[in-house]
Amino acid sequence: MLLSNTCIYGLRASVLLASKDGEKFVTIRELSNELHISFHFLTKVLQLLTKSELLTSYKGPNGGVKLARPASEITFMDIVVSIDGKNIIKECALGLPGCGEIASCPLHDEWVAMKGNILKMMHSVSLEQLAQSKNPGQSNVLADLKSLTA
Amino acid sequence: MLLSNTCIYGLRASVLLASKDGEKFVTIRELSNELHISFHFLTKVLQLLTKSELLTSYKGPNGGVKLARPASEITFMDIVVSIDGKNIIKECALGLPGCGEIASCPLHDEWVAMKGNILKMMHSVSLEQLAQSKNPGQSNVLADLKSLTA
DNA sequence: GTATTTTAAGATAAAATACTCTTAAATATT
DNA sequence: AATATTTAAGAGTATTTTATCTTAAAATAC
Repeated sequence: MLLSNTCIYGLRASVLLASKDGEKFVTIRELSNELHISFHFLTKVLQLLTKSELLTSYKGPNGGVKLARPASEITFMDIVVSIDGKNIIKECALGLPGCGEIASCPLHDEWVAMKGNILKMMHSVSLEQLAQSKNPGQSNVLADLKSLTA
Repeated sequence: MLLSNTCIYGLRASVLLASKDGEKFVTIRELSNELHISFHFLTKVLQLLTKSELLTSYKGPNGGVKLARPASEITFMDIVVSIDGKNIIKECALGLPGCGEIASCPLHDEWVAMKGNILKMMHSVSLEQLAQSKNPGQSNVLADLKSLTA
C-alpha cells in the first residue's frame, strides 16, 4: 500500500478538522468518536502533526487540536510527509538503489512520470478541497469519514 | 511503499532468470549469490512463484528453478500479484472503505486514473522487456540487479 | 541402496508497524 | 488550593513483515 494506516488516520482527522470551525479547539476524543478510531492511537498520530506544526494543540478544559493554518493552505502532501515521510514512492519500481543516477532500468521513465503525477496530486489538493466535495456527482467525504468502521 | 520487499526480491530474481537460458534450471543458490539476497529467504519467495506456476522447480542435482513460460509471456504484474496480491493500491486514497460505490471522495477520479495507469504499466511490461533494456540511453537492468547490495 | 544435491516446509527470531494503557503536565473552573 | 479536563509522553502489547535456521522430501549419481 502507498500510505500507512497511521497516515490515513491522520488524513481523515485532518479533513474532519478542516470541516469544522477553524477557530475552536476540537478534542481528540470527539474526533476519535466521529472517525471510529481508538482515542489513544489517534492521540499519538495527531501528536506527529502537532510536532510538524500542521496542528496547534491546547491542554486542559476547552482544549484540543485545530489546524495551525487555514485548511486551504494545508495540503494532502503536508499530512503525508509529516507521518510517512518524503519517500513514500521508491525511486525505482524494482527497488534498485542506483537506478536513475548513472543508468536506469527499463521502467525508469514511466515510473518517474507516474510518481510525479501522484506527488503532484497530493501537493495540489488542500484539506479544504477534501472537506467540501465540489463535484455534484460526489457526496461529501465526511459522511464516509465518519460512518465507516473498517 | 507500493511493493513489499519480498515482491521486489521476486521481481529481481525473475528478471535475472529471464536473462538466462530459459531451458536450464538455475539454482536458487546462484540467484541469491548474484542478487545478494539471503539464500533461505529467496527460497521462500520463489516458492510463492512456483506455487503460482510462474516458475517451474526441480529438486536434486542439476535442479533449480526456471520460468514456466517464455519471458515475453510473463508480466511484471504476474509477479506482483503472485507475491503482494491484487490489491496493491487501495480503492481510495483516504482509505475510505465505501468510496466509489455509492458516493466518492473528492480525490476519487484522479486516484482511479492513476491507479489504472500503474496497473496498466505493470500489466504491459514483460520480464523479457525488463531483462533486455532496449532504449539506447538505458543500461541493462541486470548490472544493477547484480551489483547492488542495499 | 547410499551419499549428494537441491527445493520444500516448518519452526523460530528479529524488526517494523499498529495499537493500548498508564502516568505526567498544562489549563480551567470552582 | 482542589479538582476536572485534556494533550504529551512513555512503557508495554500484538500483529505483520522480514529474515534465519533446521529438517524433510525429492531427484540424481555412484
